[in-house]
Amino acid sequence: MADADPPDLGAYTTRAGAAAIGARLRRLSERIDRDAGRLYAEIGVDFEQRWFGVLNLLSLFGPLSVGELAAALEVSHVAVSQVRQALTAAGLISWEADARDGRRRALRLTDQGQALVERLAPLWRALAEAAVELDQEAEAALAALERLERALARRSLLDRARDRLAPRP
Amino acid sequence: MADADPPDLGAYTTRAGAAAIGARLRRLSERIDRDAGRLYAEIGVDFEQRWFGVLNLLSLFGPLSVGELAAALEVSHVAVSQVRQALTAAGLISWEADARDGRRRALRLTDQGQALVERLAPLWRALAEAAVELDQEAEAALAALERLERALARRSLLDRARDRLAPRP
DNA sequence: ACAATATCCGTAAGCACTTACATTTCTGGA
DNA sequence: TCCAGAAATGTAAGTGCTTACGGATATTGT
Repeated sequence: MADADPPDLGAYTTRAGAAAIGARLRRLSERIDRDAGRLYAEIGVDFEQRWFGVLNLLSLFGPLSVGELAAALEVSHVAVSQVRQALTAAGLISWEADARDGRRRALRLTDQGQALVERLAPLWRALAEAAVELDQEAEAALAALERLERALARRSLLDRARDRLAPRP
Repeated sequence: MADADPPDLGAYTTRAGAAAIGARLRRLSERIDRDAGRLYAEIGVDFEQRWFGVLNLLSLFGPLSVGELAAALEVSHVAVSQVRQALTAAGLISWEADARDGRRRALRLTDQGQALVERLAPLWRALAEAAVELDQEAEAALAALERLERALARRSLLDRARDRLAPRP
């Protein structure tokens, strides 16, 4: 027997879209990360998607400090520090104090790390190509994202909303 | 004195865009949620952005079950359950067992909850308007997001990437 | 009528970040 | 020279989700 017909909630996310955009973005990002994770599991490699940024940068640019990595990835230094811990435990990177500045620690791929990068390269290529395909199918969604980021950088959502509550003199 | 010039990492996020898209989406969503949170704090209301979906739906559609809310918001029932706990503790909703189905619990706005919804309505309107402005400035970024969601629904990133590793016969 | 199964919801634990704060090291001016 | 402050990094705790799993209630087949 049909339930006392529930209200039409289907269109809610779309309708509330503006305010709920944050949640939608998070869901999307989680879905993407999870898919990448499954791909690693399927080919039997012990790797987590959140390691990607650090490992890829180290393989592209050589040894880098925590701060440099954080700046390039646009995350907090703490996030990098945590990834560093995991990567060190996995034996993929080494972690020596910088000779010229005792505060810094240079992260560097180990041989094992280098080997893993090479093993994962085709996967990363496949993911990148799939993302390009997806982007084309979605008619330049990435470019739209960049425009959104730039618009937010010009003026934050907070400032924009605040003005509408108490308009500027 | 300038450091031994660090490699040009500035463009990294853009260049690795495809693979790093998940991380970018998350950052965006966090920024937006944080801004909304600051707005609540500024006007001295004790409210968290993650409560928005549930509270708004209850105010629009009346009492709903955990499952209905989860489906409408497209999150897990656990997420709704956690919000329910917080909202109950804050005295904003009540939470009675459904008479016709002992498994279900109907969430319902209390008077206090109703009052808060009315107090927050202008804020939500301001946020929604700011988001529309942002969207226009970013030339329909939201529509692009929707296209991306639909493209992913048609075929997951996982499937697309997998095919590129071992092409279909 | 009643067991097998499905559904609804809860708790526990994990994840990938964050902010807040502490520690160590460097740097620049009195 | 030495000390106040800045910078790089670390640890702890919090956030808002998730998956994994368990318990209670409803439904379905025989």
